[in-house]
Amino acid sequence: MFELDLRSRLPIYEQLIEKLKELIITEVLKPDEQLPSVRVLAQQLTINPNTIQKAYRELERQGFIYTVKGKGNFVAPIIGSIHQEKLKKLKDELIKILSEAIYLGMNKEELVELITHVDHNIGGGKEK
Amino acid sequence: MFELDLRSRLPIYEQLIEKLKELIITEVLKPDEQLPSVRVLAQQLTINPNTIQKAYRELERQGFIYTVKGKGNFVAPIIGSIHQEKLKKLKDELIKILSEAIYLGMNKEELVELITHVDHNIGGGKEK
Amino acid sequence: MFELDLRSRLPIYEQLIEKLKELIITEVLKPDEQLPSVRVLAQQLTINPNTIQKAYRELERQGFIYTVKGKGNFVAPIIGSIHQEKLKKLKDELIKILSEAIYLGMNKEELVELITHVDHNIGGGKEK
Amino acid sequence: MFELDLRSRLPIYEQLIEKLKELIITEVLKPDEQLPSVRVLAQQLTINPNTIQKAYRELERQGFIYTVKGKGNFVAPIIGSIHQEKLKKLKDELIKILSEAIYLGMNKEELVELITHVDHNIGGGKEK
DNA sequence: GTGGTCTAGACCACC
DNA sequence: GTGGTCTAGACCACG
Repeated sequence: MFELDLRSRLPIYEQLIEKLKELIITEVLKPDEQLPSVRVLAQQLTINPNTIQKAYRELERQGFIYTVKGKGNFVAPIIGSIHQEKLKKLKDELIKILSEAIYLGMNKEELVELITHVDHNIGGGKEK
Repeated sequence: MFELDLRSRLPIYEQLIEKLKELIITEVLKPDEQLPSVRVLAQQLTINPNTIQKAYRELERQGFIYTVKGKGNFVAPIIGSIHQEKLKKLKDELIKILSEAIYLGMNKEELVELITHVDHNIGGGKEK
Repeated sequence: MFELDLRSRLPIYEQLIEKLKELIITEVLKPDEQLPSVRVLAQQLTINPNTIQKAYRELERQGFIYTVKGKGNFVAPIIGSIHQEKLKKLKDELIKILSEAIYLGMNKEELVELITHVDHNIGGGKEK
Repeated sequence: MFELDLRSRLPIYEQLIEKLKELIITEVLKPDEQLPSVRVLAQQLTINPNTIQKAYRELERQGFIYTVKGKGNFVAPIIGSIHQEKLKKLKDELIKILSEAIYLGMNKEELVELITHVDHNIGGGKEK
């Protein structure tokens, strides 16, 4: 389903949250679809079930999923603001890196070209 | 000079790195200008000198400042030849983030506008 | 495990780095093997945990070990693709030292013999 | 005459010692030749005269130069053992780097080829 | 004065 | 248990 980086400085449960958020936002996981059970996912990823739990609880708290006792966890209907929040973060990160690149001598034209290139490649293959 | 958020989950030394990078990139701190000494800055920010040290060392490793023992820390001038390798890494990172941004719905026009904005703030100089 | 010279002008943490590198290179410590924890090693060597930390972080930066938070530090397996850049730097360094050695009178035969010797000690395995 | 790296982690006076040793060993500075005066050299290198003094004293202590009061500092007649000592250090350094290179996958043949290449280039242009 | 290293001891998040 | 961060205070070498 996806990969985790055990060596990363980000805690595993946060990586999980990010990955799941992405799958939900991009609607790979559709609204009201059931998520894999804690145990199953833990086994697949060979990590501790507690870690999955923690991620699921946090996702529930943030409104991305909802839990039905005795049934499992399900994707919550999407809320537009989610996009917004995620995009805001990406923008901030972009600004930082762009600043550094320009400082080191890259010019606007090169950057625009880079964007065009990336845009074209993504447009070609919609499926991630 | 600037403020730190001691409560933040980002370590203090990383906040320092970010802030100082920004001052260097926007050329508020000019090449070869001396940075405040470890002790002085520590006193100003009321944090431990070791924490400043950690930030300064990392900035040196990243090529933003250089250290002269017994003298102090100084803003590194940008030398094209040295930074080509770094630019390559930045480009890779940019591509990754750009891809994600486009995938989540940002369009080329918005990105170009963002670049223009950042470019103006750095190229223009003081405006921040 | 090994000894440190607290009086040496080389900082303790650098001695540590050298020793650990050697153990890794000679494969006394095998890939993915766990290193002693920061605290345990500190106690064994009767030095401060922070000093061990410093050494471990540098070894991680150099790609010799990797860290899993909450788990420990482990010997990094060698992955060709990642290390090509590092090999290039090593080569440059080698050329510099070789030039100096030849300039000061060492001849090609002596150098080849040296290589053979080193190659045998590492390739052969345990012999040190 | 030569350059110093103020940013280096090696103290300036040690860099001076190394450079002068090299000039003496390679007989660019001939036995009994007069060295530049402390003041002149300090001015040329734009560093503190005390630093030059320190280097000259250490070189005298090590037997590389001798001082005649009121006259100046002079190159001491060479002693063979100097070469030996220097070569020993180089060899140690070589062993370390070779070990690392081999660990990262370079094989003996590549290294021998590298030596041949360096050897050939040096042989062609004797003057450094 | 400057940075570099080190200790002792503390608190945190993660697993 | 693990590593990561931080403080307070010390000593050193360097210029």
